[in-house]
Amino acid sequence: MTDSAAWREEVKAVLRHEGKRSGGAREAVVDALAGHDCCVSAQEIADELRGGESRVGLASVYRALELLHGEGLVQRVDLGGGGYRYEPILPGGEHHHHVVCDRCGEVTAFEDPTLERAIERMERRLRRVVSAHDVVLHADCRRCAARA
Amino acid sequence: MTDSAAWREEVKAVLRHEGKRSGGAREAVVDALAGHDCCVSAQEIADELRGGESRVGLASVYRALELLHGEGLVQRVDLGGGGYRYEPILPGGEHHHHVVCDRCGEVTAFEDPTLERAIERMERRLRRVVSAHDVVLHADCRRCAARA
DNA sequence: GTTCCTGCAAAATTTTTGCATCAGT
DNA sequence: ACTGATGCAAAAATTTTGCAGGAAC
Repeated sequence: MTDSAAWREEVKAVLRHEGKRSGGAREAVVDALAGHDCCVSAQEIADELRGGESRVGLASVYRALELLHGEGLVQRVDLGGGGYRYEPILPGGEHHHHVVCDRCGEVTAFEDPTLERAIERMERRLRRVVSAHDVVLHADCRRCAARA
Repeated sequence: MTDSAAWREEVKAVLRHEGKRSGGAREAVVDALAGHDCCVSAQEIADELRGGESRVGLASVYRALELLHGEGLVQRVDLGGGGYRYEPILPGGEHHHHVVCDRCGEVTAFEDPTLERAIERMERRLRRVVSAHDVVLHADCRRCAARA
């Protein structure tokens, strides 16, 4: 089973355990999230769902994302640009960070175990329960760098 | 001379070099930024300035911040909550990162040279020019953790 | 049948832009 | 005087909330 399929199962299990009903919009949002490698915005999810046959309201997308975030199932990522992006917190525990191009908004992901360890050490030193962390690098993407 | 005083001087020099005029609002914003240890929001700056005798418009605060950010003199920080915060990029080069309480929005700062080195190593590995980086930890502050 | 979910529309929040006026050079 | 800077107000963009109708259990 792929990580995203496992994640989808976990989401369903958690929501059922919480007594949440499984309406169409919420499942559609979960499926859309599971189908992406990296973070997506609420608007992108809504557009994707509206592209299909469903009639999902933007508000329902936000409500689903907020619920999933509250349950610790999705991470809300701030990349600048005045909006949020969301991505699944996969059960394997691996996660990545982001490089954003400030010119065109392109987002790419990277992983770095050394950086991860440094952050974990820092979190222990804080003596506070850290629920999540973000690292965002700002750099021109290759296309914008070439054009400049 | 303190770091923030040096920063204020650098800002004035850069703006003069760019042929920017020195109007009241811009200087007021620079002074307000220099008077803070950590990041502040545009609204906070405007409130602070309006508390005094001046009549500074919120739009002017945003325009000043945008200009300073474009010149690489202030860092725009995303801490979630649907807004930006801004802080001076001090000439000493030292900078800190942030811990945000997702319940009450409290922001505290921390420094970690080890983490800094890990990020620099990562940036070199990317082979792209990284103009800035942010690390944001999400953790309940002590008050909210005690209340929960 | 009851309760939660959903979609639409309106509101709230944050940031940007237009424009007439004022100030710095 | 000329040009850029400023304040106010309106607009734009994003997220949240209210509410009536519908679906899940």
